[in-house]
Amino acid sequence: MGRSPCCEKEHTNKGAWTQEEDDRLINYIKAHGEGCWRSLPKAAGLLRCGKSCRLRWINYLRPDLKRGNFTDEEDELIINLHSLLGNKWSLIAARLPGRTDNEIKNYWNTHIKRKLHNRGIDPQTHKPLNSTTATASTATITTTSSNSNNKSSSNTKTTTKFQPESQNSLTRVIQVPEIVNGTSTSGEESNSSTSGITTEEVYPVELNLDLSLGLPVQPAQQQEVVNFQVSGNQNQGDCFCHNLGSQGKQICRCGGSMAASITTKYNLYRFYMP
DNA sequence: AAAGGCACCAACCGCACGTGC
DNA sequence: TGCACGTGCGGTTGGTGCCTT
Repeated sequence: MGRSPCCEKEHTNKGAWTQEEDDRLINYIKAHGEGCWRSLPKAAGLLRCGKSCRLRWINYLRPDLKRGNFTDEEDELIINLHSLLGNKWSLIAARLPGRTDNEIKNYWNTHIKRKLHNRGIDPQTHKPLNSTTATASTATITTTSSNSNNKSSSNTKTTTKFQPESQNSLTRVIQVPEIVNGTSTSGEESNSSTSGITTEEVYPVELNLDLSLGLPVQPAQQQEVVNFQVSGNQNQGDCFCHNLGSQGKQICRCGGSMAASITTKYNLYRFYMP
Protein backbone atom coordinates (compact mmCIF):
# COMPACT_ATOMS: atom_id res chain seq x y z
CA MET A 1 0.00 0.00 0.00
CA GLY A 2 1.42 3.32 -0.97
CA ARG A 3 1.58 6.32 1.24
CA SER A 4 -1.45 8.51 1.52
CA PRO A 5 -1.40 11.73 -0.43
CA CYS A 6 -0.50 14.84 1.49
CA CYS A 7 -3.90 16.30 0.73
CA GLU A 8 -7.10 15.73 -1.15
CA LYS A 9 -6.04 17.20 -4.43
CA GLU A 10 -9.54 17.54 -5.84
CA HIS A 11 -10.49 19.91 -3.03
CA THR A 12 -7.45 22.13 -3.05
CA ASN A 13 -6.60 25.29 -4.89
CA LYS A 14 -3.51 25.44 -7.04
CA GLY A 15 -1.57 28.19 -8.67
CA ALA A 16 -0.98 31.71 -7.49
CA TRP A 17 -1.98 32.65 -3.99
CA THR A 18 -4.57 35.35 -3.41
CA GLN A 19 -4.20 38.16 -0.90
CA GLU A 20 -6.95 36.61 1.19
CA GLU A 21 -5.14 33.27 1.33
CA ASP A 22 -1.93 35.02 2.31
CA ASP A 23 -3.71 36.89 5.08
CA ARG A 24 -5.28 33.72 6.40
CA LEU A 25 -1.95 31.93 6.44
CA ILE A 26 -0.11 34.82 8.09
CA ASN A 27 -2.78 35.26 10.73
CA TYR A 28 -2.85 31.57 11.53
CA ILE A 29 0.92 31.28 11.88
CA LYS A 30 1.07 34.44 13.96
CA ALA A 31 -1.47 32.92 16.30
CA HIS A 32 -0.25 29.32 16.38
CA GLY A 33 3.28 29.31 15.06
CA GLU A 34 4.82 27.19 12.35
CA GLY A 35 4.49 23.43 12.13
CA CYS A 36 1.82 20.79 11.62
CA TRP A 37 1.62 21.79 7.98
CA ARG A 38 -0.62 18.88 7.14
CA SER A 39 -3.37 20.04 9.45
CA LEU A 40 -2.72 23.74 9.02
CA PRO A 41 -4.82 24.34 5.86
CA LYS A 42 -7.96 22.97 7.44
CA ALA A 43 -7.38 24.79 10.69
CA ALA A 44 -6.66 28.04 8.89
CA GLY A 45 -9.59 27.67 6.53
CA LEU A 46 -7.43 27.32 3.45
CA LEU A 47 -8.17 25.12 0.47
CA ARG A 48 -4.50 24.39 0.00
CA CYS A 49 -2.14 21.50 0.40
CA GLY A 50 -0.03 21.64 3.55
CA LYS A 51 3.11 21.57 1.51
CA SER A 52 1.88 24.49 -0.50
CA CYS A 53 1.25 26.47 2.69
CA ARG A 54 4.70 25.68 4.00
CA LEU A 55 6.32 26.74 0.75
CA ARG A 56 4.32 29.94 0.55
CA TRP A 57 5.29 30.86 4.10
CA ILE A 58 8.96 29.96 3.81
CA ASN A 59 9.56 31.45 0.39
CA TYR A 60 7.37 34.49 0.42
CA LEU A 61 5.50 35.42 3.59
CA ARG A 62 8.10 34.97 6.31
CA PRO A 63 8.71 38.36 7.92
CA ASP A 64 12.49 38.01 8.02
CA LEU A 65 12.89 37.61 4.28
CA LYS A 66 15.18 40.00 2.50
CA ARG A 67 13.63 41.24 -0.70
CA GLY A 68 15.45 42.78 -3.61
CA ASN A 69 18.46 42.07 -5.72
CA PHE A 70 21.41 40.00 -4.65
CA THR A 71 24.54 41.95 -3.82
CA ASP A 72 27.92 41.17 -5.34
CA GLU A 73 29.02 39.80 -1.98
CA GLU A 74 26.05 37.46 -1.94
CA ASP A 75 26.88 36.40 -5.49
CA GLU A 76 30.43 35.50 -4.53
CA LEU A 77 29.35 33.77 -1.37
CA ILE A 78 26.86 31.65 -3.27
CA ILE A 79 29.52 30.71 -5.79
CA ASN A 80 31.97 29.79 -3.08
CA LEU A 81 29.46 27.80 -1.10
CA HIS A 82 28.26 26.04 -4.23
CA SER A 83 31.81 25.06 -5.07
CA LEU A 84 32.00 23.46 -1.66
CA LEU A 85 28.51 22.06 -1.24
CA GLY A 86 27.11 21.58 -4.72
CA ASN A 87 23.36 21.92 -5.17
CA LYS A 88 22.66 21.91 -1.46
CA TRP A 89 20.49 24.99 -1.71
CA SER A 90 19.14 24.77 1.79
CA LEU A 91 22.65 24.70 3.24
CA ILE A 92 23.67 27.62 1.09
CA ALA A 93 20.54 29.51 2.09
CA ALA A 94 21.36 28.91 5.74
CA ARG A 95 24.46 31.02 5.19
CA LEU A 96 22.58 33.89 3.57
CA PRO A 97 20.23 35.50 6.06
CA GLY A 98 16.91 36.47 4.58
CA ARG A 99 17.34 34.37 1.45
CA THR A 100 15.51 31.15 0.72
CA ASP A 101 16.79 28.02 -0.95
CA ASN A 102 14.25 28.44 -3.73
CA GLU A 103 15.36 32.02 -4.33
CA ILE A 104 19.02 31.06 -4.42
CA LYS A 105 18.33 28.11 -6.69
CA ASN A 106 16.44 30.32 -9.13
CA TYR A 107 19.12 32.97 -8.96
CA TRP A 108 21.81 30.41 -9.60
CA ASN A 109 20.04 29.01 -12.63
CA THR A 110 19.21 32.39 -14.14
CA HIS A 111 22.21 34.57 -13.28
CA ILE A 112 25.20 32.91 -11.73
CA LYS A 113 25.47 30.06 -14.21
CA ARG A 114 25.76 32.59 -16.99
CA LYS A 115 28.17 34.70 -14.96
CA LEU A 116 30.48 31.75 -14.41
CA HIS A 117 30.31 30.79 -18.05
CA ASN A 118 31.38 34.29 -18.96
CA ARG A 119 34.33 33.88 -16.62
CA GLY A 120 35.23 30.63 -18.30
CA ILE A 121 34.27 28.52 -15.32
CA ASP A 122 32.15 25.42 -15.38
CA PRO A 123 29.28 26.14 -12.96
CA GLN A 124 29.02 22.53 -11.87
CA THR A 125 32.66 21.70 -11.30
CA HIS A 126 33.95 25.23 -10.68
CA LYS A 127 36.92 24.39 -12.81
CA PRO A 128 37.99 26.28 -15.90
CA LEU A 129 35.91 25.20 -18.87
CA ASN A 130 39.03 24.19 -20.79
CA SER A 131 40.64 22.51 -17.81
CA THR A 132 41.01 19.22 -19.63
CA THR A 133 43.35 20.77 -22.15
CA ALA A 134 45.06 23.44 -20.11
CA THR A 135 47.57 21.35 -18.27
CA ALA A 136 50.70 23.40 -18.53
CA SER A 137 49.61 26.76 -17.37
CA THR A 138 48.03 28.22 -14.30
CA ALA A 139 44.69 29.92 -14.71
CA THR A 140 44.01 32.83 -12.45
CA ILE A 141 40.50 34.04 -11.87
CA THR A 142 40.15 37.32 -10.11
CA THR A 143 36.94 38.96 -9.10
CA THR A 144 36.51 42.36 -7.62
CA SER A 145 33.29 43.22 -5.96
CA SER A 146 32.11 46.25 -4.13
CA ASN A 147 29.65 46.28 -1.30
CA SER A 148 26.58 48.01 -2.58
CA ASN A 149 25.56 48.83 0.95
CA ASN A 150 28.83 50.60 1.58
CA LYS A 151 29.74 51.97 -1.76
CA SER A 152 32.50 54.22 -0.54
CA SER A 153 34.13 52.04 2.01
CA SER A 154 36.01 49.11 0.58
CA ASN A 155 36.31 46.53 -2.10
CA THR A 156 36.98 42.86 -1.59
CA LYS A 157 39.14 41.06 -4.07
CA THR A 158 39.32 37.34 -4.27
CA THR A 159 41.92 35.51 -6.24
CA THR A 160 41.74 31.82 -6.96
CA LYS A 161 44.48 30.11 -8.85
CA PHE A 162 43.94 26.79 -10.51
CA GLN A 163 47.06 24.77 -10.95
CA PRO A 164 47.51 21.76 -13.17
CA GLU A 165 46.24 18.57 -11.66
CA SER A 166 48.85 16.41 -10.08
CA GLN A 167 48.73 12.65 -10.23
CA ASN A 168 45.91 11.93 -7.88
CA SER A 169 44.65 15.18 -6.57
CA LEU A 170 43.88 18.70 -7.49
CA THR A 171 46.09 21.20 -5.75
CA ARG A 172 44.78 24.69 -5.52
CA VAL A 173 46.54 27.73 -4.20
CA ILE A 174 44.29 29.46 -1.78
CA GLN A 175 44.40 33.11 -1.00
CA VAL A 176 42.21 34.70 1.56
CA PRO A 177 40.43 37.82 0.35
CA GLU A 178 42.41 40.97 0.27
CA ILE A 179 40.82 44.02 1.74
CA VAL A 180 41.50 46.72 -0.74
CA ASN A 181 40.66 50.13 0.58
CA GLY A 182 39.18 52.79 -1.59
CA THR A 183 39.97 52.62 -5.24
CA SER A 184 39.48 49.91 -7.76
CA THR A 185 42.03 47.14 -8.03
CA SER A 186 41.68 46.76 -11.76
CA GLY A 187 44.94 46.24 -13.55
CA GLU A 188 46.46 44.00 -10.94
CA GLU A 189 44.40 40.93 -11.58
CA SER A 190 47.32 38.64 -12.01
CA ASN A 191 49.46 40.11 -9.29
CA SER A 192 49.03 37.87 -6.33
CA SER A 193 51.50 39.62 -4.09
CA THR A 194 49.67 42.84 -3.49
CA SER A 195 49.09 44.39 -0.13
CA GLY A 196 46.62 43.02 2.34
CA ILE A 197 46.42 39.92 4.38
CA THR A 198 47.46 37.04 2.25
CA THR A 199 47.94 33.48 3.23
CA GLU A 200 48.94 30.87 0.72
CA GLU A 201 48.67 27.18 1.28
CA VAL A 202 48.44 24.19 -0.94
CA TYR A 203 46.22 21.38 0.12
CA PRO A 204 45.18 18.20 -1.59
CA VAL A 205 41.44 18.48 -1.55
CA GLU A 206 39.08 20.31 -3.76
CA LEU A 207 37.75 22.88 -1.38
CA ASN A 208 37.30 26.55 -1.78
CA LEU A 209 38.17 28.00 1.57
CA ASP A 210 37.27 31.59 0.89
CA LEU A 211 34.82 32.14 3.68
CA SER A 212 34.85 35.78 4.44
CA LEU A 213 33.22 37.06 1.30
CA GLY A 214 29.67 38.15 1.67
CA LEU A 215 29.19 37.30 5.26
CA PRO A 216 26.74 39.74 6.72
CA VAL A 217 29.32 41.91 8.37
CA GLN A 218 30.35 45.46 7.83
CA PRO A 219 33.58 46.02 5.91
CA ALA A 220 35.34 47.08 9.06
CA GLN A 221 34.48 43.72 10.49
CA GLN A 222 35.81 41.69 7.60
CA GLN A 223 37.17 38.52 9.01
CA GLU A 224 40.89 38.17 8.87
CA VAL A 225 42.31 34.73 8.67
CA VAL A 226 44.71 34.57 11.55
CA ASN A 227 45.61 30.94 11.28
CA PHE A 228 45.38 28.39 8.51
CA GLN A 229 46.48 24.82 8.91
CA VAL A 230 46.45 21.70 6.86
CA SER A 231 46.71 18.77 9.15
CA GLY A 232 45.45 15.43 10.27
CA ASN A 233 44.44 16.87 13.56
CA GLN A 234 41.64 14.86 15.04
CA ASN A 235 40.37 17.50 17.41
CA GLN A 236 36.71 17.23 18.02
CA GLY A 237 34.46 20.19 17.65
CA ASP A 238 32.15 21.86 15.24
CA CYS A 239 33.10 20.94 11.72
CA PHE A 240 32.52 23.20 8.76
CA CYS A 241 29.29 21.42 7.92
CA HIS A 242 27.91 22.45 11.29
CA ASN A 243 29.17 25.95 10.81
CA LEU A 244 27.15 25.98 7.62
CA GLY A 245 24.08 24.78 9.39
CA SER A 246 24.22 21.15 8.38
CA GLN A 247 22.03 18.96 10.49
CA GLY A 248 21.25 15.31 10.76
CA LYS A 249 21.02 13.63 7.43
CA GLN A 250 22.92 16.29 5.61
CA ILE A 251 26.38 16.04 4.20
CA CYS A 252 28.36 16.30 7.41
CA ARG A 253 30.75 13.45 7.89
CA CYS A 254 32.33 14.48 11.11
CA GLY A 255 33.56 10.98 11.66
CA GLY A 256 36.28 11.66 9.13
CA SER A 257 39.67 13.09 9.85
CA MET A 258 40.17 16.79 9.80
CA ALA A 259 41.90 17.99 6.67
CA ALA A 260 42.28 21.65 7.41
CA SER A 261 41.25 24.39 9.73
CA ILE A 262 40.90 28.11 9.41
CA THR A 263 40.84 30.41 12.37
CA THR A 264 39.39 33.83 11.83
CA LYS A 265 38.90 36.59 14.34
CA TYR A 266 35.40 35.36 14.89
CA ASN A 267 35.20 31.70 14.01
CA LEU A 268 37.10 28.48 13.79
CA TYR A 269 36.31 26.46 10.69
CA ARG A 270 37.36 22.83 10.45
CA PHE A 271 37.25 20.74 7.33
CA TYR A 272 36.81 17.02 7.58
CA MET A 273 37.57 14.43 5.00
CA PRO A 274 35.11 11.58 4.66
C1' DA B 1 1.38 47.58 -33.10
C1' DA B 2 1.63 42.68 -33.04
C1' DA B 3 3.88 38.34 -32.58
C1' DG B 4 7.38 35.46 -31.05
C1' DG B 5 11.22 34.63 -28.04
C1' DC B 6 13.32 34.95 -23.75
C1' DA B 7 14.11 35.60 -18.79
C1' DC B 8 12.50 35.38 -14.37
C1' DC B 9 10.40 33.36 -10.44
C1' DA B 10 6.53 31.40 -7.77
C1' DA B 11 4.71 27.13 -7.22
C1' DC B 12 4.30 22.18 -7.90
C1' DC B 13 5.89 17.39 -7.78
C1' DG B 14 8.21 13.36 -6.38
C1' DC B 15 11.45 11.46 -3.51
C1' DA B 16 14.29 10.90 0.69
C1' DC B 17 14.91 11.23 5.43
C1' DG B 18 13.71 11.36 10.44
C1' DT B 19 10.69 9.98 13.97
C1' DG B 20 7.22 7.67 16.60
C1' DC B 21 4.58 3.67 17.29
C1' DT C 1 12.19 -4.29 12.79
C1' DG C 2 8.98 -2.46 9.84
C1' DC C 3 5.50 0.71 8.75
C1' DA C 4 3.10 5.16 8.47
C1' DC C 5 3.39 9.81 8.76
C1' DG C 6 5.27 14.51 8.67
C1' DT C 7 8.57 17.33 6.82
C1' DG C 8 12.28 19.09 3.89
C1' DC C 9 14.86 19.18 -0.36
C1' DG C 10 15.98 19.56 -5.19
C1' DG C 11 14.37 19.38 -9.90
C1' DT C 12 10.97 20.94 -12.94
C1' DT C 13 7.01 23.43 -14.73
C1' DG C 14 4.05 27.11 -16.01
C1' DG C 15 2.56 31.93 -15.84
C1' DT C 16 3.87 36.58 -16.54
C1' DG C 17 6.23 40.47 -18.17
C1' DC C 18 9.88 42.39 -20.95
C1' DC C 19 12.53 42.60 -25.15
C1' DT C 20 13.38 42.03 -29.95
C1' DT C 21 12.05 41.70 -34.64
